[in-house]
Amino acid sequence: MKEILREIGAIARALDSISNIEFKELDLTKGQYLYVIRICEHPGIIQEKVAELLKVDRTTASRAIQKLETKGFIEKRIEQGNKKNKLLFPTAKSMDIYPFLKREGEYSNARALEGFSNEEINCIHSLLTRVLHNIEIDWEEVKKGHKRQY
Amino acid sequence: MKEILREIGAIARALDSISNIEFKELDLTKGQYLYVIRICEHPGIIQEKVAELLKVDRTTASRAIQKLETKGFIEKRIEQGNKKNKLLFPTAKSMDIYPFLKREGEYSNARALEGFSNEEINCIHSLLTRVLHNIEIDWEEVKKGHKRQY
DNA sequence: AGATTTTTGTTGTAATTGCAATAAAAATCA
DNA sequence: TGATTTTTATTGCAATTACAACAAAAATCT
Repeated sequence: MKEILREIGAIARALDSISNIEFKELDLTKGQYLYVIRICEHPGIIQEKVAELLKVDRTTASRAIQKLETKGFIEKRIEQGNKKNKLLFPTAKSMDIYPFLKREGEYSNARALEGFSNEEINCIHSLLTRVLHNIEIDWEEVKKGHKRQY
Repeated sequence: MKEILREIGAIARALDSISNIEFKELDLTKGQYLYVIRICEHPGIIQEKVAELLKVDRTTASRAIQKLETKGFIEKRIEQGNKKNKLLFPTAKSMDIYPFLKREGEYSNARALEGFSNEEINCIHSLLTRVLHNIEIDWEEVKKGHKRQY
């Protein structure tokens, strides 16, 4: 069967590396842009869900969001009638840089898809969505300690 | 334009996370499996090329390979007539685990592509190869300090 | 209601990751 | 050939990343 994992890994690392370099001028360190974007787009989301969206460890998200709060990018609020969940909201500081983050992402996306027809773009999008769905299952299982047989 | 970066990022993190968990029993820590696989498949490759293949920073590759040498997975040799390049070779220890690493990768690949027709597999493979090629250019430019306009 | 399980969150520890800065060998140029 | 540039590799920081282990609130079960 044809291999797609290596390509995906290399593409992801390259794009992440580019973004990290480009967002350093915003005082965002490695990986932090991911959280800012998600929280801007899902105000009131909880940490657990952010980790799930991004496919990062819960403790990684915890520490990243802690830093973002300290730096004034994010605000944690406690919901009425629920003392466990901490709702995450972007501050003005985040909302100010959000358009820039968005534009960079769109530019990278356009660069990645350069030379693609509309049909091809729709195709790769839908295939990747299916891959993500397929792999989500194993990720959650393995994280929980389940052993895969191969 | 449809977005594919987030899917790629999430898929890559999920798969990497799975592999890291599954390879801990081989005494491989985070990310090390990538280097072992590449060096097994390209005996005599130099560090710089490994970093380029994987799209990681040169210094990251340097330290990862150092650790792998200390742990006995990799051997560095100096080429006759060239005192700069350090050629990388897998040791027996690496070659022994290589089939397992390969099998895990193939299994993840099969899981990721579950429900895909042969035609779809060929399609996503070829599209991803083109994306990687597109993005390679920007990665190298940005790493060198070039600023992208967007 | 009370016991159990699940969800959400944090810290301890140990490791990778990567930008700067540095060095030395090799390749290119004039 | 000698000077300059490029390639390859390393170390000093400073930061993220994530497995364990823990805690507490919420949800579920009986």
